[in-house]
Amino acid sequence: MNLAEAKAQFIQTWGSLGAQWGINRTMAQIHALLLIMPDPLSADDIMEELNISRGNTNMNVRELINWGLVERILIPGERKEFFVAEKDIWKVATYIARERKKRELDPIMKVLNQLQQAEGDPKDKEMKAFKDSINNITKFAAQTDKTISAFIKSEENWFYSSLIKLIK
Amino acid sequence: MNLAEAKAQFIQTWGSLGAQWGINRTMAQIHALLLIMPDPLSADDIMEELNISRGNTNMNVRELINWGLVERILIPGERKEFFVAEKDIWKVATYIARERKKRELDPIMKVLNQLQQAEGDPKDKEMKAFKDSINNITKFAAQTDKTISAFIKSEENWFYSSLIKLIK
DNA sequence: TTGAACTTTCAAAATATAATGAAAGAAATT
DNA sequence: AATTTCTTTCATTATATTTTGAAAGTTCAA
Repeated sequence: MNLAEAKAQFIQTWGSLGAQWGINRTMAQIHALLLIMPDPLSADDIMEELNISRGNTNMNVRELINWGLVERILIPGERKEFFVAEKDIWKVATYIARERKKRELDPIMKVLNQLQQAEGDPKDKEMKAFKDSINNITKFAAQTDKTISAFIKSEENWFYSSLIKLIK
Repeated sequence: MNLAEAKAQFIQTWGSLGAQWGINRTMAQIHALLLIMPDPLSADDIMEELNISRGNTNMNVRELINWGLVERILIPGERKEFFVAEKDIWKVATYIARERKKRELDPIMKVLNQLQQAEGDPKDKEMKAFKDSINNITKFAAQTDKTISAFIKSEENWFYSSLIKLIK
């Protein structure tokens, strides 16, 4: 396998992976491409490499920037904008975790809290089962929330602890 | 909020959550419904509660069974089949983790291993960057794999460690 | 202020995914 | 073995998502 083949393979695999993750295929492919390229790419570079339209490129690059996975770069003397991806895969993971927590876990926790207040006959079998389920899920969600938050913060904690070690 | 409203709210929230998770909306809704119902439901019950077709019901219940989240129950004297969901939310989480690891992490690890073998001029900048990325991602994936495997096994470990405590 | 170079938007088209329901298939009952 | 009850399949239809590309918008240099 040569470099071009390997690149294509990586981009396509990362793309279908992303699709399963609620991130759309093109967004994941652009991300994959930027991940493996040492230098910044322009919108035209991305369009050409992935054979996608300008609009599609623009939309998905913007979304990657929203997620914090990609940065807009201005190269002195160039009119065009260029883009680079965060290369530290650990950071990448924490950014994705942050975004997904916000979109997925936070909303369901909000609903679960409301559902705790559901009113009804406490002797009713269905009511009891419902309250039980909601309580268990709420506890589990709270636990998950803690774990993910710790992970998200691990990056900055790592930074601070390194700093502290240096000072000591 | 009364029970019926709370139920509907829970089912719809769990459903849109599932959609973001690569699990389809109906599958997640059926799961939600079975999670909060104390007794087994038949296909007809599910169809009526969620207003979906027989075919759709059949397909998604089967998929839930594949994931290990739902069990087919035979009630003596009844011709129909009934379904119940695993209620222990911790178990539910490990089953989902197991299935998603199989579908998502395992395939990308396989590809990453192949990509390690990509051939090319080791002095080439792009080649170096590519190998670097792939190596880092591979390491991260291996770490993630370990963590998830530990989580998946935690359920049985919990069982064994309880057992051992009893014997001691 | 004009126009060239580039970016962004968005309605329409293309594609992908999910749902329906009638028909075929099984299994139990008479 | 014929009938009834229930389950499964799958071609068709419906829905949702993604992509395109032309037009509008922006920025900058002359």
